[in-house]
Amino acid sequence: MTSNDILQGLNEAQRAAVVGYERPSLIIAGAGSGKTRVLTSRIAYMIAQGIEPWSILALTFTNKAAAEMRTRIEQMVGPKSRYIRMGTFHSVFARILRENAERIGFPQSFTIYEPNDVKNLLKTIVKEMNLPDEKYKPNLLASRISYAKNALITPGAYLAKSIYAAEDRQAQIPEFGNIYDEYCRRCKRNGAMDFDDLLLQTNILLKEAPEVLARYQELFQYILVDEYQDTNYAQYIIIRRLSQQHGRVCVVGDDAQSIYSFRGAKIENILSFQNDYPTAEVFKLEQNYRSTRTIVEAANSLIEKNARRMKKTCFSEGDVGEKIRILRAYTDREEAELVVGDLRDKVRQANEKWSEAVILYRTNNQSAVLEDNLRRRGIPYRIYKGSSFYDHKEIRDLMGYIRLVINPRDDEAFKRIVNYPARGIGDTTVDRIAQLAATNNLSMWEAVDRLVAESASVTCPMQRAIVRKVTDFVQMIRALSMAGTTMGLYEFGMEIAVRSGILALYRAENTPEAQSAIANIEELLNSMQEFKERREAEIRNGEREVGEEPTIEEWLQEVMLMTDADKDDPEDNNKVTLMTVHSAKGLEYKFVYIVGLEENLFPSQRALETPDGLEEERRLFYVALTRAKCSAVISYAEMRFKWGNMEFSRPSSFLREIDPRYIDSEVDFTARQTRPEPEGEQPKAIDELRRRFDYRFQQKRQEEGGRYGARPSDGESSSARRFTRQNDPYRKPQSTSYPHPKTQFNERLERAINALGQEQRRTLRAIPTATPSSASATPSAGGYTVGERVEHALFGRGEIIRIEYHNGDQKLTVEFQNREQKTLLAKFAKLRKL
DNA sequence: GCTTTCATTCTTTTT
DNA sequence: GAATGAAAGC
Repeated sequence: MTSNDILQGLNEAQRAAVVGYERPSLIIAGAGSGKTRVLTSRIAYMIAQGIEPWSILALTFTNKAAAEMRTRIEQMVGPKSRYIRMGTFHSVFARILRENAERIGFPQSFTIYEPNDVKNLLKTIVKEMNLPDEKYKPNLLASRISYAKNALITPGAYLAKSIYAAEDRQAQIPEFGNIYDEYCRRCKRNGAMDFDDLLLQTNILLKEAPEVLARYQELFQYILVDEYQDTNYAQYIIIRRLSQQHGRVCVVGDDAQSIYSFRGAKIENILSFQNDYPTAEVFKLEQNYRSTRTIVEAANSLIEKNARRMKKTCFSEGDVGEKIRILRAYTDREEAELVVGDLRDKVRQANEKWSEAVILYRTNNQSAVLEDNLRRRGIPYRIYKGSSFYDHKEIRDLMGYIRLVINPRDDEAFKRIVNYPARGIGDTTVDRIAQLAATNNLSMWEAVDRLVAESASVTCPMQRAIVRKVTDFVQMIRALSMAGTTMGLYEFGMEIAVRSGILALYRAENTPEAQSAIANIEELLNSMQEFKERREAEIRNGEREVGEEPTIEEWLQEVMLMTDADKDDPEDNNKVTLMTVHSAKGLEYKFVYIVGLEENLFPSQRALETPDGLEEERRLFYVALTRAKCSAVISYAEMRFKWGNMEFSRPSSFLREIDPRYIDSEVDFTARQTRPEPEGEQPKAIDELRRRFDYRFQQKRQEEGGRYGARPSDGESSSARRFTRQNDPYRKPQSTSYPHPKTQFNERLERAINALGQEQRRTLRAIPTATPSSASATPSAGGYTVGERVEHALFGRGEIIRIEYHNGDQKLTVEFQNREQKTLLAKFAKLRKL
């Protein structure tokens, strides 16, 4: 495309914003105003004008947004676009940090601590400092540390300022400063960075290594930042530093959509951009191309209630469209019923795909009832959740091994896996190792290493047997680390899964959970394969140097910084989307449902405590509304489950803030609902409401022709539900469970097992393969009789003492030689008849 | 040293 | 209601 082609079809304001790339620019982009289009066009235009793609740094809010932008730019200017440095702040600077880690005292192989690691480390520190853990809560400490880091306050600076100490005394955590200090020391000792470090350490690097700063200042001649209203101080300073010389910064954002103050985002950044860059040109994109007039005007009427905003008038020239509807429900369950019912009718009537509909909520836990309802009706859905990757235990365990192999100083990984699968290294031993490490200021790995070396001497503080076990562990990790240098990525992953014993553990267990765990592990390995293939393709296309072969370090980094939203699965389309309002930022749907519009939920209770908080909630609601292209439906419930018991709620004040002109509602949500009676009366009121609700619910179900089945309560389904929910973020329908036949999971697994020592092999081999692709290879499932003698790979010989039938399979109770009784499914047990 | 049972906390929102 | 953590039993 030529420069002119790129400008085609843009409105005047958009065009001006695209062309003015030589000067600092502030693009105020209202919701649906074609912001992404302007950004991509601007970059494409620059390239078309002869600017080198590698001199462009484009920072986005999610990896997905970056990937989409890259695709669109590529469509305009071709493969050159691949050289643009583009991604989230975190992923772009993680790469830069890795290249320069040694300059600031981190190993090049530093690992990234996920929030869980952070909490565990904090717990350890609190314990070691002998502080009361009921005051020093890991979550509180973590968020305070995060806050400090995002404000670029180092432990030294923190301890030096008496205001902070005073604040901490007030909060009854006077030792916080020291905890923060120790936390940072530990991270450094462990060669680990948390998410916030990726920004803080980048700043430290740019400050302490002038030659590095100069290099990137030189390299990144043009800097573009998306969602600028949600950048925090640390990000702001990074941009300032990098652009110091040339000042060619383009920021895009909408102050009305600033919703991340909880993680340090400063709306001031966008409000005062013109002060920071006095020569900046300001572009306002005010025409909304996404939504109906009703939606845009309703959203305007809401956001007007905010005091702090930039002046702009958003308008739509589209259809008037339908009014916003408000649904009232008695309980959260009924809310789900009403919303999903409405959604279904809507989608069917419009003859649209399920993927055109989204259900938005304030908090993640609201998804459960909705899921339940969708599942019962058989409507396909997909849930976006923050960080599904670490949610699975088996993934975290496997990652623990990978992390330790990459960076043996990673104590959090060490602690997680040193005795998993169980190998007789108990808490006492681990504590002792930790102590040894602490007194010598070493990581646990280094401590163990030294211990093993000295184990022959008399001074060794541990028993022989334990030293033996620890030595075995050390050797296993060493062997794995060696394997990493010779094997392909997938084989290496497989090697870890096999050698660690994790795979064997799950294969020995004949439960659906175990099978799903194996499927997840397979999925993880697949992602390695994908990563590798993608990399190799890039090298083939000349986008990367030949030396840049894919490594496990890079894969790990990518995976750690990836969120659920980034995983765009094209085969996973045509599903209703469920997500929080926060994760809906930047997305659009034809039919939007916003649930839980209740006081203390949306706006949230915490937010009501500060005036700024309320304004931010209002912006959040604004974001939710403006996701809608055609229609928006809002709902609330009068009662809701909270902490396991029913609580009353009132309709959100936000409902009253939308100009009633745009609302179509039979219910009167403006009237203040009568508050529940004094304490003692509450149960009665709940009973009454429940009765009404249950009646309505039953009736509905009958109208639908009893399609949900005869079971009225969900008591029985709870176990099933737990299973499904546990696996949901990952699980795919059975048919698409193996999207990568080319990875040949089972064949490669066999190969890995074959390479093992004989002893291990015997155990592993005999354990059934739980994946369907090899199910055919399973010998005689069923056909057992009571009294028959059988042999099991793990439990040895035994006798069948009872047989039950379970979904057509035989469920065998076997008494083994050691008198132990086990219940096994014939299909999976892979017993040998004697 | 490992496994099971009970108590406690938890809810914003995410890179 | 669910997940995590401590205590108690094996």
